[in-house]
Amino acid sequence: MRKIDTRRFVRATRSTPREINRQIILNLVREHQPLSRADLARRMDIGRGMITSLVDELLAEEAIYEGATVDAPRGRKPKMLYVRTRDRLMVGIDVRFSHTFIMLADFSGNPVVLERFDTITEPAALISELATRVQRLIESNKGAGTVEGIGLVVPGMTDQRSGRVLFAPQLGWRDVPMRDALAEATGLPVQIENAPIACALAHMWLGQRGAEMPTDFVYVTVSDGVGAGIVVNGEVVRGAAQTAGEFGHIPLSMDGPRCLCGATGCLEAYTSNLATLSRYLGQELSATGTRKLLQESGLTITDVIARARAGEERARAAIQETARYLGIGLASIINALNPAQLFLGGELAAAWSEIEPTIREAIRERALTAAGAATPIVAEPASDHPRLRGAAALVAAPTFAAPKLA
Amino acid sequence: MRKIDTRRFVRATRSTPREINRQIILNLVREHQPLSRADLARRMDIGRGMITSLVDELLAEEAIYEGATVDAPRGRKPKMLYVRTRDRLMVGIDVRFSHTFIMLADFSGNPVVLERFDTITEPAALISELATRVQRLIESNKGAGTVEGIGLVVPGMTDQRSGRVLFAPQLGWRDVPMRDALAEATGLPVQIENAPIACALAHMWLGQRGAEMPTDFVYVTVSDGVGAGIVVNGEVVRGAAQTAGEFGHIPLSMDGPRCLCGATGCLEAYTSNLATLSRYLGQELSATGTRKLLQESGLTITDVIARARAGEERARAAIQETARYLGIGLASIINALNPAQLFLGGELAAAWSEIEPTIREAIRERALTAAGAATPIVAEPASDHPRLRGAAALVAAPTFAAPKLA
DNA sequence: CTATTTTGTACTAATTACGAACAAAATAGG
DNA sequence: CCTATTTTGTTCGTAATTAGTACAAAATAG
Repeated sequence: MRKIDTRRFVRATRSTPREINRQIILNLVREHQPLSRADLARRMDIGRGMITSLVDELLAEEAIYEGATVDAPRGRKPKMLYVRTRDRLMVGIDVRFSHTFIMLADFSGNPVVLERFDTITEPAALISELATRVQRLIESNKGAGTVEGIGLVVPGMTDQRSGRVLFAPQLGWRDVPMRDALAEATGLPVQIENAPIACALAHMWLGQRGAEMPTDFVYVTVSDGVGAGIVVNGEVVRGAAQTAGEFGHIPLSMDGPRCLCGATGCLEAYTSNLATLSRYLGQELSATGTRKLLQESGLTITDVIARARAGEERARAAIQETARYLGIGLASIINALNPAQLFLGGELAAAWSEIEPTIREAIRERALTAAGAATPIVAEPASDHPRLRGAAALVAAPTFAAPKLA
Repeated sequence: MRKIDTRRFVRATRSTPREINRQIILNLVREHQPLSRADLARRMDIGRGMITSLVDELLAEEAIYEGATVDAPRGRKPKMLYVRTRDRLMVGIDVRFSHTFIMLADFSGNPVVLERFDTITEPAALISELATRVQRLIESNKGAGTVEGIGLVVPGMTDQRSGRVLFAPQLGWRDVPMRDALAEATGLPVQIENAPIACALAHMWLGQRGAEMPTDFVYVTVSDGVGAGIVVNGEVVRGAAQTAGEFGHIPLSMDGPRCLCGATGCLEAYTSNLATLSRYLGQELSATGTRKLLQESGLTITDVIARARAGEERARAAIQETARYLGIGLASIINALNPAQLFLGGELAAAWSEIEPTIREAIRERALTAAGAATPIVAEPASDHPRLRGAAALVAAPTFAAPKLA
């Protein structure tokens, strides 16, 4: 039961039903392909005549295509329909603290080329480097399809409407108009998004290994920071000032370790990679000190996971402690939002088999209901490049989204 | 950008545009009345002809009515339109631990009659008592209008779809099919909802003293428990198992006081009325002990607020400490969801002028962004009967909600 | 009294969903 | 091999609905 916003509603026109049904067909084909026209008519409880007309429209726009006829037990054999994704391309860009990844991929998120270079923190120089690389990618893959847009994922708060990076502490950016700058430099439409939301969008629109695409879930990323992409009713929660999802700063203890945000006892101060590493090193977490030490020692969370696997007790303990705190944090999300599913991303996800029992136990301790405690959690290793898939989703999603109405 | 759920979508028919536009008109009149047909045409950017046709339909159904013509600077004077709410009635029921309130009100939430009786915790007996009272209310107010439904608010988790109370610790209920039982006993359609969500719905649909009706906010209730009604994109967040909104059980300290839920250090264990009272009494919070002591002493949170106002230092300190913890909890909500607005309900709201500075300071300490720290908070005193207004909203809302689509 | 402005209605045209009929393409059974 | 049956996909007439235009109604200004 949704309320109509009487200030920014969208009224229906003569072509509204057509737009809606067209989009439903497109999504049905996308998620259940291959599908025949008759299948669509049955699923939508509509006449086959209507389907023919709408499918013709989608075929003319080359949003879908007709495959071969297929065997059927009796009667005329159906011609199957598929969405066209193979030769619709996009460029995904994932700017991170040390490296920037740039990927050419199709609309299903299947990578064609994946490159990587050292991040340039000066925005103008980064834009220019990106523009050169985007151009090169397009030139050298002309045969593969048309590039329809760029998805840019940054580690920080972004404003969808203005296309600005509001605040990205790792890069030292504040209020940088990245979207328009990159769009101008490349001549392509650019979508910008922060990392956790991008990861959530990837699952929402591109699915995972043939899994069903969920409409109510939270994607939690544990990396240098701890954040979340929240999806409710098939829609991302961005918040009034575009800063929703900062679950990393709910407190676990009011007088716990000092967090980089200035407060104390934040979930992030217990579970970020930095926190786990300083715990492993027996150091106190601090804004400058820890990072410096880490850069000098060259130690990463991945190393600690490896050492824990190799049987080093100190590493194992550091990670298990992180897991326990993370479980308490996840329980809070479960109690607050009762999502149908949780995703866990970030480097720590690689240690899922080791941390799952601890996380589940912590959740059981604090979850209010048995159903909540049983919330499925899927870990996604960083090697799957969820951010880049999210970038692909950014470009592909508008094609498939429900029309804005009422 | 919403994703279409390919399993339970609603496809558009020939009459879909009409339904949408009809509903937009109804809501425009509701929130901006009085409005003329020409006003509607301008606001909707549509021909006046269309408006005439749709308004005629709404007039025929008696959803709206035509008022007197009104002065205009030039030209023909418009006939103003209003929604019909005065003679559309509903019964709101608020079941609480000690008392149950039952109200006859119109579709704007204006009360006609308000009664109160001692809560009967045995479900069947309560249903029978309620049925008698509902019948009596209807009989003795026949002239005032038609009763179109009942809104039932209970202190606990409810399942919207099955109409069952999943768990109401204060009443000792578990899986009680209240909706259907009350519907059968009264012959009226019944809507059931938990308290915080009902309060949120009240603000969403019935507004507050002429204020704008918000579409993105969180209503936090501090009472025997601490809960929240979350509204995102004009829609209530219920969660996968209907248990979203339990913000009372995010931890403030992992090793804080034991909460009635079994965990330790929950926000609720610091800020519920029970927690404030035990702090005032210098007692430790416990499931049975505290409640017993309170019933013997007869002391309520309202008394403590009064004593604090009268200058009693111990009472003042107890409440300020609650305020501080509550502020930390609210900061978590702000960081996690970035709502456009917060509402604070429950008995504690009566002390708003005293607790606001402390709450705001705690929020400033923990909010990640300046915009978040400045989130407007509106306190709603319990004397406004927000639960009963919410019950009214439960019955009235379906009339005004956006049609389900795509 | 007339021109102008504004509101509300009536009528026609264009678009679109709906439903039924039909053509196409296959299998099953005598 | 022919015919009945089943299933798919298209075509076309009908009904519903928006969109646009003309017009009547009701007021003011000069």
